[in-house]
Amino acid sequence: MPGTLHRSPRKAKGAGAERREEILAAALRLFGEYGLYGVSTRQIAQAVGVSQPTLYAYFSSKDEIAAELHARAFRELEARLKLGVRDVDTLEAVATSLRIYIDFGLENPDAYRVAFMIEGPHGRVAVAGPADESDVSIPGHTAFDILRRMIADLHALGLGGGDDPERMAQSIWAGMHGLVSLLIARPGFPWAEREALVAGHVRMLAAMAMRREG
Amino acid sequence: MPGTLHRSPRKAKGAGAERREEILAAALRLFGEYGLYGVSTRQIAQAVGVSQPTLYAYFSSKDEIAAELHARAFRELEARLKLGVRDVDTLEAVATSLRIYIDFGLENPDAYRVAFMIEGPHGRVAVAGPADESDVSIPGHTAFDILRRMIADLHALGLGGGDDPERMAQSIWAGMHGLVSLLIARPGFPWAEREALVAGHVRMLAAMAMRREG
DNA sequence: ATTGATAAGTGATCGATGATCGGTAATCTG
DNA sequence: CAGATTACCGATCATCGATCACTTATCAAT
Repeated sequence: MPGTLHRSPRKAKGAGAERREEILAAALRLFGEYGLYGVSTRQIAQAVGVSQPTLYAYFSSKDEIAAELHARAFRELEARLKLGVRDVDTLEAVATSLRIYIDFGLENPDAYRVAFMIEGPHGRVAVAGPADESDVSIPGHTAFDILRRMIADLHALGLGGGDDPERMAQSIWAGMHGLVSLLIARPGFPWAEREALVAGHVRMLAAMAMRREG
Repeated sequence: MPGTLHRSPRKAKGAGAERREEILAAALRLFGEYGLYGVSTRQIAQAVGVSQPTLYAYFSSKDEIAAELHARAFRELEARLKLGVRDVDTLEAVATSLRIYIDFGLENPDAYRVAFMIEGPHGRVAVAGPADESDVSIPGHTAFDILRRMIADLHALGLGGGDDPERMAQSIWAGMHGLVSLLIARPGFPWAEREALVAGHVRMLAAMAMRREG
């Protein structure tokens, strides 16, 4: 019934939001592999199977594609953290919570790279807060806030060596980001065995968060 | 009359290597402010006061300009580390050594960004080793090797909790890079007071490197 | 069925970009 | 003064992100 077109514009299927997803999937894969500036809009279009101007029917710019991937990566990370961060009673429990962040980055290097490591159009990367200013972004639901709250809980238990919890949360975030971003960005470096490296790193960070009196 | 010179091609001065330095200086400033992909070769040329093709008399590509800045940043960092890393007897001494790396990054964000944070032409950043494969790069003279050696010294003194020194050096490098890169990349984030944040972070890393038995 | 509206997509094209080419003025060397 | 070299530029290329006018398919209402 939907006649055979020169090029079928769409299979007369459901909402056109499907193309949007195809574009995002192709862009995520390509950006992760070749970088934001190593991929052209024509390449994305070709991977999807449409012409290049078609992308602009779904996104207003190439940067907007990257921004959407950024926002989704953030939401996915927050969802994982919300589900995974539970007890904070033992060092192993804290370490496990921290590993959720690191494992997310290592298991989704494309998403992590897009979200945290690609320099934006102004040479600056977006703020680590809510994905978009228009986003609901109830304060306290961002990825960093989850970490912040965990540290605050430890602080309330008398742990953390009396350090400012906010400062400690930032320090731990930096520690995690450093390892993830370097492992992703420098695959050619002679890294130590990854599991031991990550485990030791996380244990260091957790130990700082839980140390008794400084 | 095509070919008429409005700008003297050179004041018959010394070696032409001067232009090269002017280009590098302008590129460093612009890359640091607007990012590698936020600056065009025409902008660099205009900042220097020459035409755009002139850049290609001194560099074979835009990436080569960035690569030279990368190499120089590495050499500068290595020089600082070689001069600064001395004693490793007290925790404060180790922390001071680690601060050399962090302070270098924070005091030279343009250079640090170019050297460690800008995604290269292939979406991958260069390896943290010697600047170029053609470079002399006597093994043991890179920035990371200096850190590695310091950790090994501590290990020889029975410190480090029995961890693999190589792994610990990588973990500490990651910890430092994470803080520096986040502070540089996200100036809009509500960071804690910088001095306290850096001092606490460094103390954490130094404490791990010097802990007695784990 | 014909109409009109809308959704979906395309080829042609724009200004800007990184890079190359052939040519020119100035300087140095003999 | 002749030739080679140095330093540089205008013009131009293919490609990039983005915009435009235009076409085709689908569907609701006549």
